[in-house]
Amino acid sequence: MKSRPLPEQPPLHQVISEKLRQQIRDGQYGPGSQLPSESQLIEQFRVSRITVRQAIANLINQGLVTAYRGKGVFVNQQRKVTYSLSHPLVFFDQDMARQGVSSSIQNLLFERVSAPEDVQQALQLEEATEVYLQKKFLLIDRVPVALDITYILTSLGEQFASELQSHLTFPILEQHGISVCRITATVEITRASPELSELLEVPLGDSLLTYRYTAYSDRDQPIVWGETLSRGDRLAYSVVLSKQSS
Amino acid sequence: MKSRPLPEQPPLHQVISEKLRQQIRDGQYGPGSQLPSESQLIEQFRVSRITVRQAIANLINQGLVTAYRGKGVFVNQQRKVTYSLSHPLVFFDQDMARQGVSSSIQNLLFERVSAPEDVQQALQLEEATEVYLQKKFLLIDRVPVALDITYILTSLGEQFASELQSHLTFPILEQHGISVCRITATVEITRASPELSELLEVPLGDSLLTYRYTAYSDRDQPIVWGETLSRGDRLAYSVVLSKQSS
DNA sequence: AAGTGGTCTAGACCACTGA
DNA sequence: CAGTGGTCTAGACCACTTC
Repeated sequence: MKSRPLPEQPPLHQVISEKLRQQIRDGQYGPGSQLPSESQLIEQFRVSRITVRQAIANLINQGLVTAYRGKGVFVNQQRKVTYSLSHPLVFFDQDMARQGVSSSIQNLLFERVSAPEDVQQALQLEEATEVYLQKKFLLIDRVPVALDITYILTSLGEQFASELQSHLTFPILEQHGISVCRITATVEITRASPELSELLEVPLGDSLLTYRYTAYSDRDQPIVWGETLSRGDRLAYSVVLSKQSS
Repeated sequence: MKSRPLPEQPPLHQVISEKLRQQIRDGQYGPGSQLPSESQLIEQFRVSRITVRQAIANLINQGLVTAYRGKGVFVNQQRKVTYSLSHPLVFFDQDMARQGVSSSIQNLLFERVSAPEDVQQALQLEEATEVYLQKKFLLIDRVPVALDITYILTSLGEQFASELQSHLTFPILEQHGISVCRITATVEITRASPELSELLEVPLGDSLLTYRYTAYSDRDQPIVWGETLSRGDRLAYSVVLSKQSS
């Protein structure tokens, strides 16, 4: 057992995880299907359990599979939904329906709070002004996809309180004649906090696709600041950029 | 040693990695500084080496630290650079200089190839048309940040071959009067292939911020298809969306 | 040579799932 | 109940960095 006369370069666990990765890519293990159990892999590759576990850990970190205690290791679905930033005014549901998936929005929180510092700045508010804070939870095909956090001016929040709790923000404003004429936004990768990790059912510290924006009214006043944290394996953003003036 | 009368809920390795994470966040271990070695952590927490290693693995997967064999474990820099999608026509260097960092572009590849199928579709080409394929490598502060892959129509590629190899694509076209009037793009998270993993110096399968676009000329002809794969810990995109017509 | 992280082994107990 | 993955131990050898 000790004899290892050929010092191959790639470590064992990587050889194993690469082999499995290939088999997954080639469809030998399709989405949703179960990988061989640890004990089977130990026999198959003649290695210790720790080595097998590290191989599987590689695949988990690469987002390819998920392990469930007592059940097994399963290949993840890869299907992604695209959300258009350029036409945020279509109903979310319509957008999703067009892509052939069912979606739902779940209200987690809707309350009046004093604005945190960064929101204060973004919305150009006085010290300690109150705003409405809303947290919404987006599900697609019953799988959690994103958490949306919105801070909205109190006047608007009061006015549309009930609607805000079951729909996306922009369509509501639009329907009531409050037009958003400009949005400044950033897109980046952030890491899942413990709270988000639980909500979105991803490992702690997993990469999230994060969209942050400030929306301005037609009088160029900022009225909404928001942040959408999405599972990177489930959501993509699309955008159309048109040249207006150099 | 065996006595563990209090069955605390979170596993040991998580307790340790969370403790270290807090200390990093609180500045006890600043960016670039070295964490205690494995043997020190073994003593400090009175656990086995495997447990310490798993704790550190957690931090590595969360993108907080990087381990170097023979040297130690070091806290990552967090500094991010923002690239504006709405004004892609400013020189990359200018954009970066404004943010107080030095940047450079390195040409990896520039050659004539027959267009892959997806590029063929995006550029509305006939079967087996040839295009120029360019791969560029972006460094900021001497750290690798992104790989840019561009497919450009042969006529344009020939014309500007020399310039394309040392500059970003859009400014060159713009300077020569070829105006890009519209770009359709998507932003999503993809995973590092072995090639990208080596180039960008990230673990295999690490999350990358991926920007994919098709650029159209003023006659609405697609002229360039491209893809930028960036390190999520180093780059963010910004965009301004203006309402034009509902 | 000493110290670091990387790989690997054999073996143990636990928590959860499903029949 | 058997089978699964999750946690943990003690100990070994290797590759790399630094002195």
